Amino acid sequence: MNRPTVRDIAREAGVSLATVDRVLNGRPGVREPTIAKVHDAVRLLGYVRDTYAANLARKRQYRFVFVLPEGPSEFTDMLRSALSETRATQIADRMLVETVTTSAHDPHAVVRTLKALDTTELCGVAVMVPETPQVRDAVARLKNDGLAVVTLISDLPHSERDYFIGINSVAAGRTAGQLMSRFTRFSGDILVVTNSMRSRDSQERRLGFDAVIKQDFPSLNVLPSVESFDDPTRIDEVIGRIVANRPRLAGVYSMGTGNTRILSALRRSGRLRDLVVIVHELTPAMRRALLNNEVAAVITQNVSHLAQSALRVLRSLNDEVPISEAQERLRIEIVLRENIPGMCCPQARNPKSLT
Amino acid sequence: MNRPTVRDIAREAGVSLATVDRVLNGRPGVREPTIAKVHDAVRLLGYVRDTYAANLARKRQYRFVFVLPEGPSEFTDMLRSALSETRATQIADRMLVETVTTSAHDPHAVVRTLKALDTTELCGVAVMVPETPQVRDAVARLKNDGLAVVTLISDLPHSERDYFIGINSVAAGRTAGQLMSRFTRFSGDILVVTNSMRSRDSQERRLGFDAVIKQDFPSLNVLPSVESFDDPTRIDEVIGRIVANRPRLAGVYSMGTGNTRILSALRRSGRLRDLVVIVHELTPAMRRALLNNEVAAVITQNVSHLAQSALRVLRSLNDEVPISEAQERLRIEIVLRENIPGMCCPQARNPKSLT
DNA sequence: CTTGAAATGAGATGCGTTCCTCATTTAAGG
DNA sequence: CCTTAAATGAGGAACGCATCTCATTTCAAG
Repeated sequence: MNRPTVRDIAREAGVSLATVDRVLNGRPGVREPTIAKVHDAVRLLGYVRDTYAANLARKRQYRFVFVLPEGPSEFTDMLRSALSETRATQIADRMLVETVTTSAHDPHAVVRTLKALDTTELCGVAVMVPETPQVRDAVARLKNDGLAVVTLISDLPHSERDYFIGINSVAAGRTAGQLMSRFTRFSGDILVVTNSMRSRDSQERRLGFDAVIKQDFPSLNVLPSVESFDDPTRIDEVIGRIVANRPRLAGVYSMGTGNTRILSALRRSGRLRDLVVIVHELTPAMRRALLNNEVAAVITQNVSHLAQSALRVLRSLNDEVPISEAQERLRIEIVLRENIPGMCCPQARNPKSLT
Repeated sequence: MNRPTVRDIAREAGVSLATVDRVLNGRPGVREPTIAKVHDAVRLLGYVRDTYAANLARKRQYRFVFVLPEGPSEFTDMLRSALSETRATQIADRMLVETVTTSAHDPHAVVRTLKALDTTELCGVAVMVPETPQVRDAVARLKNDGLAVVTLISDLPHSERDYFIGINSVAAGRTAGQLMSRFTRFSGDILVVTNSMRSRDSQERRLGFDAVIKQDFPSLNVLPSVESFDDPTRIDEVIGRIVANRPRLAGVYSMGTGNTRILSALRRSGRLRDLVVIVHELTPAMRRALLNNEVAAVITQNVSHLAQSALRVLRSLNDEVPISEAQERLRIEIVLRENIPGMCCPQARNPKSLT
C-alpha cells in the first residue's frame, strides 16, 4: 500500500492528470463539479502532495528574512547562532535565510526596514521588533504582498501576522513570581527592575508576577518597577539607593535587559549573596552567574527551538499545510544551576553554602 | 549561485556522471586516485546530496520501529501520542513508523521482541527498555544487521547503540536536589522513593540528588531510598509508617513510577499539604497534582521533542549525515504550577496560601 | 604487441511533481 | 444546428538523483 500519487487521484476521479494538476494548484479553467470530483478523490485516497518532489519540479527556493534588533546583544547573538545551527536543515529544505538588523528603539527605522524588503523575491519574514501602530501597518503591507509573517519573542497581537513564536509573557511573569516566593521563603521586599516599562513584554511580565504574588503569596512586598533606560550609571545609582534603603530586601526580579550591569551593581552593594535574583533569557553571562550562585533562576525559552520553529512555521505557511500547534509551542523554561543546558559534567563548580 | 549537483561534481572532477555516482554511493570499480578526485570536487564545491531527490529516485521508505514497555502507563501513552503527532513529518519524510510493546520486567521477553524484528525490512529501531547483558547483545545483533539503533529515555551505555535520546539522570537528580533544598528551606528529613532501585535511572537520580545535597545543602537529612516494587499496598504501608515516624519530614522525592499511588498515600496521611513533593515526568495526573498544589515541581523532558529527535536521528543515521548534537540535546525541564505547558489561561485555579 | 580484465563513459529510464503546448471534447448561445 | 468559448485530455520536458546496460578506454601482465 504505497502513498497515492497524482496518477491515483486522476484515475479515482476519472479525469486526466492535467485536470488534477489544475485543481491541486488552483489554476483556472475547471468547472465546479470537476473540482469537487478531484477533491473527493483526494479525501478518499488520503492523498498528500509530496512537497519535496513538488519543490524539486518547480525549482523552488524558500527565501526568508529575519528582522532582528541591531546593536551588540548577547541575546540576539544567541538567536543568530541558533539560526546558523539550522543550516543543515536550511539547505536540505531548500531554504535561504538571511537576517537584517534594525534599530529597535526607533519605530521609523523599523518601518523603513520592513518597507525596504524585496517582497517579490521573498516568501516570508520573521520579525522581532517592538510594537507600534506603524509597525502593524508595515506588517499588513507585507501580508498584502503575499508574504508569510511570524513574530518572534514578542508578539504584535493586533497585527495581521500569521503566527507568534515565543512564550506568553504573562505566564513567564507568573512563573517568576512563584519561584521568587518559594525561594525567598515568602517574605521580604522584592525589587522589580527593567530597562523600560514601555515594552509590552515588561508590562506583561510584571502583570503576571504581581497577579500570582497577590493571589498566592501576599506576604511578599513587591516594590514599584524601576526603569533603567539602559543607562549604566542610572542602574548603579538606583540599585545602590534601593539596596541601602531596604534592609528587608529579599529578591530582585529583572524583567528586561542589562542583567550584567544590574548584577555588578548588586555585587558592589555587598548584598548580592543574600538576594534571590531572578532574570530572563539564558545568555552566556547568565550561565556564569548561575554557576557562581549569583542568580538563583533564569526564566527562558529555548532559542534553538525558537529558530527551528520559526523556519518550520514559515515553510508550512508557504506550503499551505496545517501547523501543529502543540509541536510549535515553546515552553517556559526554568534554569537553575543544576540544569543548565549542555553542562553534563558537574565538575569545575564553585561551591557555596546557601543554608 | 545555485546549489551544486552531481553534474557540477562530474565537470569539476573531470569524470563522468556514472563515476561520480559510483563514488558517492560506494559502488565498486573505481580506482583510488579517481575516488580522490571526486571527493576533492565535492569538498571544493561544497556539494551536499539532495536527500529528497535521492529518496525520490530510489523510492526509499524509512521503516522504523519503536520498542516500548507494555502495559498501561501514562508515560508511554504520552510517548505514543507524541509519536502520532509527528505523523505529518512522517509522511512528508517518507517514514513508516510502528511501535511494538514488550514486557519491561522480563529481560527474556525484551530479547525475544528484539530478535523477532524483521531486520531486512527495517531501517532502524528506537528502544526504551531496561538494561541487561542480553539486551546489549540483542542490540549488537541489530547493529550487525545494519540497523540504526537509538535508546530512548534510559540509555544502554555499554551497548553498540548509535545514539541516546533522553536526559542525563544524574543531572536530573541534581536538579531535584537543588529544588528540594530551596523549597524546603534547607532543613528537615527527605523521603526518597522509587519503584525499584535496580533501575539505572533511579540509581543515577539518587546519585545526583545526594551529591548536590551533600555538597551544597548538608543541613537536609536524606533518608535511605524506599522501594515500592509497584505494589500499591506496600506503598500505602511504607509511606504511612514513615510519615508517622518522621515529624520533621519536609519533602518527598519520587524518582520512579507510581506517583499517583504515592500521592494518595501521602494525602491519606494528612501531611501532604506541608510536604514539598518533587516527582519525575509530567503526566496528566501530575499536571493535575501541580494545579492542586500537591506537587511542588516536576522534573521532566519534553516527550514531543523526544519523539521528533528520535526520528531525526534515525533518519540522519540512515542517510549517514552528521547529527547536530546541540540541536538534539533534550533539556531537563522544571515544571511548576505556573509554567505547565499548554496552560496559557490562568483561570480555573485552586488557590492556596503556602505562606 | 596482444590480451583480458578492470576502470570509465554515455545514455536511458523512472521517481512525483510542475508547467507547458496543442488537440479534442463539451456545453451554452444564437 | 452551427458557432464559439470554455473545459478537458494527452503528452512532453524538467528538477536532482539512483540504477542499470552497454560500449569504450586504460593498464598491467603475458
